Amino acid sequence: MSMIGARILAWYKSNGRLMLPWRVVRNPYATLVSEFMLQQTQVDRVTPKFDAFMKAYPDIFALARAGRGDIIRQWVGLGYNSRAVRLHAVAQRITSDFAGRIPEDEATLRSLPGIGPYTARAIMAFGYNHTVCATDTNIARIIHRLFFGLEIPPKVKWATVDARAQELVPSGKAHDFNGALMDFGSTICTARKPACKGCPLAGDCIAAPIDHGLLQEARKDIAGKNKPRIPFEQSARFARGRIVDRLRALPAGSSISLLDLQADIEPVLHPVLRGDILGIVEALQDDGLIRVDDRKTVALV
DNA sequence: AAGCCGGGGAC
DNA sequence: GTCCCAGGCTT
Repeated sequence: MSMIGARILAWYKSNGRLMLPWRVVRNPYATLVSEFMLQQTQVDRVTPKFDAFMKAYPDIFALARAGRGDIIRQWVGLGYNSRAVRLHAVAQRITSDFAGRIPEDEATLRSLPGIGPYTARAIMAFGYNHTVCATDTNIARIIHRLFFGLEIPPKVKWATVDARAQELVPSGKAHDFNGALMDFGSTICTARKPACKGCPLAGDCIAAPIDHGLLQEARKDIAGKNKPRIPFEQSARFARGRIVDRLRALPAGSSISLLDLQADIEPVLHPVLRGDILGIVEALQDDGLIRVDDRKTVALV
C-alpha cells in the first residue's frame, strides 16, 4: 500500500464519519439508495432522510413494487426529484432483469438510468468493496492538490486525475479508502478553506500550504467568467419545486384540477413565472414526475 | 461544451 | 450575493 493510502486510512480510523447510516448498514441496496440521494446533495441533508426511506422500502423488491408517487413523497427535501424517478426505475430493472441482485460491474451499472461514472464506481466500492475509486469533485480536488498542485485553474484533465486516483486505492480496502477521501475532502481539504495546517498529508502535497487569499483570488477569476444567473425564485426550477410540493400535499391517490393547481401556485410565484405554469407542468410530465389525465387533473405519477 | 435539474448552507 | 455540494441527462 502507498504511504498516502496508509496515512489516509489511519486518519479515517479516528476522524472519519464512521456512523453515517449507510455506512452502518453497509450493503449494496443501502449504497444504491444513499448514492442516489447524495448526488449533488450534502451529507447533512441526506442523513435525516435516509433512515425513513429505508424503513419505507427495506429492500430492492419493496422499492420496485412501490408507487412512484409515494417514492417522490419520500424524496421531499432532497431536491432533484428526477433522481427518485430514476431510482425507482433502477429498482424495477434490477428485480426484473437481475433477480434483485444489484450489479457489481461498471458496464452493467452504467446501463441503468441515473447511474453515471461516479455512481457506478461508488456502488462497486461502497457496496462491494471492489478496488476502484469513485472519483467525485471532492476526491478529484484532493488528488489534484496532492499530485498536480492547486486545482484552480486545473493543471491536468479530469481523466488524468481519475487515473491517479485509481492507482491509489489500497487493494481490498476500497470502502474505507473512498469514505476516507470523502470525509477528508469535506473537513480538511475543503474547496473554500483547506486546513493545510495540521493536515496529515501536507508533507506529501504539491499544493500545500495553500494560501487562503491566493485561493480566493484564483476562484474569483473563474467566477468572473461565469454567466450571470437569474435569481432562484425566478427560475423554472423554483416553480417546479412549488408544483411538486403542492402535489405532495395531496392525499395519496388523489388529484387536483389543473385550474386549481394554477390558482394555488400563482400567488407564491414571481410574476415572470406566472405565464409559464402550463409549460412547466408539461415538462414535469415529460420527466415522469407528474401525470395530467384527459380530464385535466394533476397528480404525482 | 453548455444548460438543465432543487434547495439549503457556508462564507 | 456567490459558491458549493458523494452527478447525470439532454441538446
